[in-house]
Amino acid sequence: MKSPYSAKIVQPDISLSICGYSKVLEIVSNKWTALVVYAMEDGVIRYGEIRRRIEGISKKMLTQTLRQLERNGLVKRVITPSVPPIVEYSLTRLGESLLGPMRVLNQWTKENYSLVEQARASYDQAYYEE
Amino acid sequence: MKSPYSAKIVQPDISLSICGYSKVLEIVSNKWTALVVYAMEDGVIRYGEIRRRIEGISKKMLTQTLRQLERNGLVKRVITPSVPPIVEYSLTRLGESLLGPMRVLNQWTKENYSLVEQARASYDQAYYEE
DNA sequence: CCGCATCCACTGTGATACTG
DNA sequence: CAGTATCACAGTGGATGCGG
Repeated sequence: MKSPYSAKIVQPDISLSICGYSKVLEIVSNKWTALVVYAMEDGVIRYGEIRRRIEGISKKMLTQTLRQLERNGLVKRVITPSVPPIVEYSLTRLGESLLGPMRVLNQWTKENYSLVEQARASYDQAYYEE
Repeated sequence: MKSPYSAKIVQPDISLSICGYSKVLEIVSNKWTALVVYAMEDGVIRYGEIRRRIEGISKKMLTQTLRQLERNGLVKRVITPSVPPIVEYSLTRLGESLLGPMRVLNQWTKENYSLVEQARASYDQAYYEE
């Protein structure tokens, strides 16, 4: 016989590998990924230019981030083997399709982030001062 | 005199602390956060029940995740000091306001994740086999 | 110009055991 | 029931220097 609590459980489980929330986040939630996507919103852009536009990103992390995005099919890389070489990046169609959802998140931030900061301040005050 | 490239730069820089994309992700991009929010979508829920619903989460991580959400003002915690104690969690209004954007992401996943998986497969094949 | 390799510090995560 | 404490470990991020 089951306990009264188990009867309340509608869905038996939520799994990391199944939840859609988690799957997108797995793709865009690295430290620099969102910024790199943001830098490519306007169209084709060169490696060095991305680097200049994003404050504080190292070559290593930029390369790593771009490779991941490329692997996930969100970014296209075109190499012109001149000397010195030219490497241009742009969003694929799939990458562009992510811009809509990203902008929705961005909008949420604009409207609500100050509330988050307030909440943090009052939480911290309650626990570390008083 | 400026180089021809620098003239292309519309926005001088993109910063982690300013970009809205990054700020939301900072809030929801931990491993379990999205799943916990998802578990609370239906309303008030007890600690133990969340734990039963999410596959593989440890007590430590659940507590840590809930505390962060609470600190950010997305989750409310109500303790009934009986023996044994009852602790109920629910989304705040602010937390609920995040559900819309999250569902948009979820929808994107449903429609596009298979493309991501395809891209990964062909990328990996190109680099590790051939 | 673009990127890789190496080394190191740090943090997020997990396993386990204990408590009011 | 709902946590806290401790330890161990893997992955991520950063600094630097080399290479095509």
